[in-house]
Amino acid sequence: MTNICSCKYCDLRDLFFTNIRSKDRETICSIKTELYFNKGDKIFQENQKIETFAYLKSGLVKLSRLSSSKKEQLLFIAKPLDFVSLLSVFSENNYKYSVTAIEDSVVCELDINIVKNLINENSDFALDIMKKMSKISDFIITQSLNIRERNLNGRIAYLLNYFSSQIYTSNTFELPITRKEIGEYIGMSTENIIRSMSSLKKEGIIDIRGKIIEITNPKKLQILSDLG
Amino acid sequence: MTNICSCKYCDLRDLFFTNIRSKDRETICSIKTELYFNKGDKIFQENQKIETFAYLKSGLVKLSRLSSSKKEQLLFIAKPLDFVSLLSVFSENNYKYSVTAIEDSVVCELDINIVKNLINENSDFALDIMKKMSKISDFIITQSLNIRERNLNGRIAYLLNYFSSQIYTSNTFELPITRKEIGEYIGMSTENIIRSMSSLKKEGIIDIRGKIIEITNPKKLQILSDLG
DNA sequence: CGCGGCTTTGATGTTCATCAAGTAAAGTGG
DNA sequence: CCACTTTACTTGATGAACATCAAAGCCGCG
Repeated sequence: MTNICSCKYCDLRDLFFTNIRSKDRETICSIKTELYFNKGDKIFQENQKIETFAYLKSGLVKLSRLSSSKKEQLLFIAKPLDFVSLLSVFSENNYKYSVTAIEDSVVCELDINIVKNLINENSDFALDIMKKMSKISDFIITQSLNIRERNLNGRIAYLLNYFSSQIYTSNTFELPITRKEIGEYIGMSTENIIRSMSSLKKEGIIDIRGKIIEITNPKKLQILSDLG
Repeated sequence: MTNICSCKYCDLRDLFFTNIRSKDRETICSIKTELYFNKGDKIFQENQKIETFAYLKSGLVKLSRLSSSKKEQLLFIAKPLDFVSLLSVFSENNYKYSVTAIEDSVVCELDINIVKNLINENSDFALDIMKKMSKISDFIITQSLNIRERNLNGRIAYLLNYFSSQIYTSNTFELPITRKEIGEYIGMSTENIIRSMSSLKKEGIIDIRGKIIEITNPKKLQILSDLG
């Protein structure tokens, strides 16, 4: 976790802050903190006090929480442009979920009060933030329902499809999480994750080389995802 | 579904619109539509175009969607002060979920563009709305994780406990939904909902008289909810 | 090179869905 | 208001889906 600054050439400047005035943008650039996290680093800890407004600049992170029976539950994998410190930022004082880097990641942080001030002064920005928050929450809820309606094989097919089409936009990718974490994501045991993936391999739908997954028959995978 | 107007004495005026200027409040009162729905009436339909900003004044509603395999999935039961047209309102053009009255309900509706204008003009109001939206989304996500970590009996205990403590604040209440809908809520079959409730009855933890549920041993119910 | 976490496979048992069949309750039309 | 129809509820029996336990190979890392 290092701290450098390259705001001037940041690709996200306009994407994230479309409706912000140029003087505000300069302020943000000068006060923001850019943090580097290695794969596996914890970015925010459940219950920790919220003091910044953070967004993911590059990399990949997971949102998770500890269930009451002390089991990890994974609820979302966020890619750049998805908020990191989303959801509770404006309604809670403490994080309800942990955020962990599952790939080397860069996070930009701003003092939460500065963002609140910007919202106060700039209603276009406020509406922008609301839209982004809505979209993410909606996605989490919808995906959770999508997973819930499927059985083991359907869930695996859905998830591999999601990684391939939404996260990596490629038929070949390296799984960013372990089999155990996949289980925590879709609510199934580690062993059955492996069994289901092995059967996909046997049927010639995917190829597995350790963490590298290649979807050799995307159509069949889609069908399995649809009917599972 | 009838349309009357009693804004002047509405209990929610200040709760909902704390940070709104009194001239705006008058505008809202004059343009809002108050709608009465009977138990079972559909308030909004999945995929229908969003044209209003709506909130629940009294009664109880359920949010649900049709899964890709055409099965109903219930995701939230909203009580007064919870948004009805929440979530997608600012990010989507169409409803992603259906809203149905599960008790006789009164809903107030405002043209969505008027609310957007208010957000534009009044940043305190904007922040209020953001907080409310955050809270609801957060609740839905958290509850879904709470349910997911439990087995059949734990889910039933959790849900009865939720009805009793959060919705009705009473140990005796009338179930607002059918056994089938409970199944759609917690992701279990109707038959097993009944079996689990019957076993709670046999153990003397609850009493069942049709739709009337009385929790006779709240502590035991809590324990079952915690360890399920 | 050895330890711990990740992965894999097989065997066994539990949990839950499904099917079937019947009762109760609630809505509907004459 | 009653016969009729539909929907909701209930119980039991059976089988499928999934968790758990056990054991072994693999891989990365200190």
